[in-house]
Amino acid sequence: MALSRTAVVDTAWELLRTYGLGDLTMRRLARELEVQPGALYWHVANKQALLLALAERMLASVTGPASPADLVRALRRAVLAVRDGADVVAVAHALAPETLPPSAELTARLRADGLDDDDARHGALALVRFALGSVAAQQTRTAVSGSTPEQDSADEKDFEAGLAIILRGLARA
Amino acid sequence: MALSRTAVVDTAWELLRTYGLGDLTMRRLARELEVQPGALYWHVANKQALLLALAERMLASVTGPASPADLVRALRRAVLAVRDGADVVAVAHALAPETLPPSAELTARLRADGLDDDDARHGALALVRFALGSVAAQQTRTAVSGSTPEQDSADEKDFEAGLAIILRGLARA
DNA sequence: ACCTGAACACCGTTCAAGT
DNA sequence: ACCTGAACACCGTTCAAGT
Repeated sequence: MALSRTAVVDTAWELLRTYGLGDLTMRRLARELEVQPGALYWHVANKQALLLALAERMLASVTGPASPADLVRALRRAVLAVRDGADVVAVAHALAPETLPPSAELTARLRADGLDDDDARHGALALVRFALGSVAAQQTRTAVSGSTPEQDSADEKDFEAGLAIILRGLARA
Repeated sequence: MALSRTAVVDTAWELLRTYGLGDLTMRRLARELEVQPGALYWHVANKQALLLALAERMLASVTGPASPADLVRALRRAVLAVRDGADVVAVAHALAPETLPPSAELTARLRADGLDDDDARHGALALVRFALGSVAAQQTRTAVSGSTPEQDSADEKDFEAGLAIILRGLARA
């Protein structure tokens, strides 16, 4: 089968999920696809563009008619499910903070709850940054010292508590 | 002058401030110090340990008898002042989320404002994660598209708005 | 149009051997 | 105790040349 952008991104996705960002190298990816490293550059501009495509895939499902709290929880779960997911999304989120899911949808939901434009935008930003920060911390620690069920549920509790604080602050806007 | 841990960390600090994380390599550092790369490993265990030392130096001054809001602002300024500061601190913060400044001090200040232990801890965590997430986003964008005074002040406004939201949520705890 | 072969300019880390 | 020399096993990216 001939190489294609889809094949490149699909295989990169598998590598990321399975082995993490450290093992997602252009050379490793080429080996997996049984082509020379240079061949990849016909299909993706560079590694950064590839990571952006992966971030989009990761966040594509974080949408739907959910409450702000559930949208943020879905974001957390989606990013947490992919090894080093927070690192990958961080790049994409910094490049396009308002267009990347679920920022737009989250802003809309907060508006529907009665917030004005500015509060809704700032609220969405704060929620997304808090969520990504929480996942980043959890994934980095997991990468260093491994994961235990106790630690996982403690992380979830910390996340829920922070989420409640921010939502409470927004409710009084 | 003989090599020493202090000399290694000092020079790494200069490289980080001036050229950013991408140019802070062990080999580049060795070249700057006019030694062979292997010599560094007598003084620091590995690159991760070096980054941890840099994060500690970056955050050492974020302390003092300030309000929670001012502590978080000081955190933001300290990290923003160093190129790729957020990336460096993220590693350290994930490894030691409660011991790294200003988490402990922030928790204490929130307790003094009348919050119970759990709320204070969660509030400090949410504030630090939000602040680091904000700086990470700003620094990544700056690295990609450069910085303008307009964008910088927009970033500061977004940060202040988010800070206010979280503090408001904490005030109603 | 798409890929190979080969190169360029790098990495972090280890370790025997020297002083 | 501290450093050199040299290696090991890698990186991302480019590009002439082939098909």
